[in-house]
Amino acid sequence: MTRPMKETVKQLISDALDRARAKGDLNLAETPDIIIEEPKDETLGDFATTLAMQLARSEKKNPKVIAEVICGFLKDGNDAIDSAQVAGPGFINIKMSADFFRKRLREVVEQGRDFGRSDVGQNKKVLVEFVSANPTGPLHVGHGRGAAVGHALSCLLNMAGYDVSTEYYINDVGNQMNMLGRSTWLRYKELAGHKVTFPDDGYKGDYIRDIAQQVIDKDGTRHLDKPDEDALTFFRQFSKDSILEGIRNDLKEFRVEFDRWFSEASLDEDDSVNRAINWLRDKGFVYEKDGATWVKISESQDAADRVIIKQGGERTYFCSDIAYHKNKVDRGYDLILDLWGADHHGYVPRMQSVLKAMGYGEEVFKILLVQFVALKRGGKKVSMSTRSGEFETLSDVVAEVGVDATRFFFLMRSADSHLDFDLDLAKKESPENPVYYIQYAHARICSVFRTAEKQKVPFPELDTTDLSQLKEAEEFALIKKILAYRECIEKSALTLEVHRIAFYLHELVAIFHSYYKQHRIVTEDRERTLARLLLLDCLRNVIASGLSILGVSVPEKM
RNA sequence: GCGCCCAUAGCUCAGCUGGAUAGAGUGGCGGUUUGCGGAACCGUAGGUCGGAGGUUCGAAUCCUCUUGGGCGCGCCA
Repeated sequence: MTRPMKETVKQLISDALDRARAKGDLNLAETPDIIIEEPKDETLGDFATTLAMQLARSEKKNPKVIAEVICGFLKDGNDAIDSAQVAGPGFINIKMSADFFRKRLREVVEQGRDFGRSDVGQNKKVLVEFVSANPTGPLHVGHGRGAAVGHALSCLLNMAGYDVSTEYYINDVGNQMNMLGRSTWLRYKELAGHKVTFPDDGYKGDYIRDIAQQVIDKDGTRHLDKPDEDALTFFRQFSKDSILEGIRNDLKEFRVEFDRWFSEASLDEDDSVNRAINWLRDKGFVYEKDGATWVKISESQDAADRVIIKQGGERTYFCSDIAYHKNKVDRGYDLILDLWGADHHGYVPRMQSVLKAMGYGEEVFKILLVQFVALKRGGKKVSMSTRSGEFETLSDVVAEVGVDATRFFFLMRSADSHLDFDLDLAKKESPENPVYYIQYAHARICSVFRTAEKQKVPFPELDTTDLSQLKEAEEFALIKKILAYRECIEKSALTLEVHRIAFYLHELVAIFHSYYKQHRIVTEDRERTLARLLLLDCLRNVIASGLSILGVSVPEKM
């Protein structure tokens, strides 16, 4: 695994600073943090640093003067750097040599499909919990966004050198399960010809009737003869299993799988809940008041203490959640990530407070909020209420738009910003659709290779390919962008922002399309053809790698 | 009432955690093909970064205030 490109540049500058200090041209009481960025205008150079401006105060010199000094030492006996120039108020623009890029490309070829893989994760154990929708109904598009983001994030972290596990937490305990069972039981009676009064807070969706029908198809009406208690137990279990099955299928269809499905009920079975409460009690976080049991967190981030055991002895949802997270902590993760729907943001401080008590501060326990999705059709927003709108479920949207487009649309925006999902646009198999733009590039490259094969051009091998055949400005632009992939992975992983990958791919592919239009790959010039093919093979690997992280398919033909 | 998120081109959004003349896509307008995939490429128009102060060499980015929108504040889950 090689170092990211900017690290190399940083080292070159650092060396230059050392030489400047040794010669007494700069004081440098402290070694500054060197930040490498890209110049606004590409023609200015490949990299830039504002170092001189940052040093101006401590050196008590004009930034321009400092920049000149650094430039002098930078160019000193160095074949990686072509030029280093001062611009504006004290920017240092650095142009790397053609050989520098060719050497780097060579390394990319050697790494093959592993290029981009990083070790910033230091093999840390990380748990990503996402979706975790209650098993009381089918997944809607909001869950779909969470699924896409969570899954892509785990792939990304894996790529960045983390040891990743994924988990879906099933809230299969409590009132909502009772209500679910009751709702199905009532629909069942209804289907059997009985008159029932359906409660206002029951689950009214059509899927409940479907489940009831399943029971009739399977067992007929024999459950009518059971005592209510027994019937409810049956319907509760059956409904939950049926809905969970549906959720699993929807997710599988959406190419999202989990390492573990964690049942809330299991926390009871192994006494985790009591142990978690006792643990908190030992730490002095628990007290009794008004016949209920409270957890004391008002002094940390949350505004008020919260009830964990109600007057009636029943536990709150929060209580189970504490136990669940205690369980996560006990499993020894270095990093715990929760992806929640944005509507739960009010719940964030109390969970953070508890985790903090368990020794997991904000650096190791992170809650990522995934904002809502607004579906649009014909320029108008589709209502997302449970009763209206045919396209509110994930599976309906996937059926209409396709997995690739759906996933890409969920991932092309930062997760914490509201998303307008334009169904008409996502459905188009045409230029306006950004998914195809990237996939098309991959298919196009594959097509070029097919052409090369037809013309008996051998697959380019590193030993037999002369990379100095790559001379065009567009080729260097492409190489530069390919080389930036590794940094993109690291940056995205560290900031937990998957949408950067989508943007990167779009930019990468744009350079390719432009290059392709201007320069022919397969020509009579065999040497040059091989060099260009090798470049395209690297590009193809990066596109495939990036799309795989996003969970978007990588077509060889379209 | 208190708290969180958002506001950038007609529309949808980026903006690398304070840097150079604020960028893409889409839509508008005008172009590009006897050659590897035109699902592509090139050009052009489009902006008081919601508003007002402040911090400094420098602010879309940080602080305060303000306006408009989304959401949350249960012994619900």
